[in-house]
Amino acid sequence: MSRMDAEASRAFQLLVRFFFAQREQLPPPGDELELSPAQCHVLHLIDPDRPMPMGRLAGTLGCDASNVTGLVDRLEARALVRRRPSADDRRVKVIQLTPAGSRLRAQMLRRMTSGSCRLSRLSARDQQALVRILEALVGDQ
Amino acid sequence: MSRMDAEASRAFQLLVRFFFAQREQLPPPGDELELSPAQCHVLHLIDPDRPMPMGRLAGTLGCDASNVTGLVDRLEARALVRRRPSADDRRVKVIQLTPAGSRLRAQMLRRMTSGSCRLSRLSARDQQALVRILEALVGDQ
DNA sequence: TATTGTTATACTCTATAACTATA
DNA sequence: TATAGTTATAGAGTATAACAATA
Repeated sequence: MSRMDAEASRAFQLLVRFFFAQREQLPPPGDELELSPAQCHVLHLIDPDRPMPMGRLAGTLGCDASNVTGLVDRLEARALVRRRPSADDRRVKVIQLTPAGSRLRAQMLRRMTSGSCRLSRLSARDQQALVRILEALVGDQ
Repeated sequence: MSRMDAEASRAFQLLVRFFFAQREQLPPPGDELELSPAQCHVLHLIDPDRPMPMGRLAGTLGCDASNVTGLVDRLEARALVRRRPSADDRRVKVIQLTPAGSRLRAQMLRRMTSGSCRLSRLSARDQQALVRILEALVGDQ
């Protein structure tokens, strides 16, 4: 393995480990928030001011469209999101946060980035470097 | 939201997005590798030279012990790992990669860090910075 | 008594294939 | 014909609770 591949491999391993480790900060079952990791991520990805078509949600999550149907079903059953018909294309359904969903999203973000969380313990400098590198990595959109 | 919280929040969002995006590089269903994401991560976490007790695996994955039983069952059914009794404590079972598991792990790592992958497109400098920051984040073990 | 791992159970996540409605 | 989303189905991931073996 070349020098660079070794770094990439190490970085990848750390990213995976971080992802699993941070799940401990998700609302635990029984909590008033009570969201599965996937549901958290959906809520996380939908900007309150920018409703998202289901297809794009599937693309961003990297999963099949049929999967999004179920995810949105469960969120809609809890009145956290709404399906709205698109004005342009009547096949498309746009997912929009409800006020309750918007509040829950804000609450979740606060918890995940509160002072006690791992990310907040990084120096401001490192946080900025991390954001810059990750933006290059995912192709900021 | 304070300045620092905003960075942390952005970093978190990017980490989640990266994690989902990189799943595209996992072996797709039907591939000769044919591993689920969770199975990939287990294989990834077990160093061929350092067998791991099931309990520690559960801790590292951040999931319940009962879940690890099923994961290891499926990997063992494919002869990728072996359960071995611990010498010290007869309650403990230690998970060890088989030669086939070890080969598959190496193949998977090669693929995930091959020249075409996102991580390898970062500059060497950024890769090193990323590793350093992530190590601080997860508490290098 | 406490701990490690398993089993039983229930729910969520996920993909594939077939379908409907729209383009 | 092609595309967006749904449904049916099957398998994998996940947690809880109860359990067996061991400490």
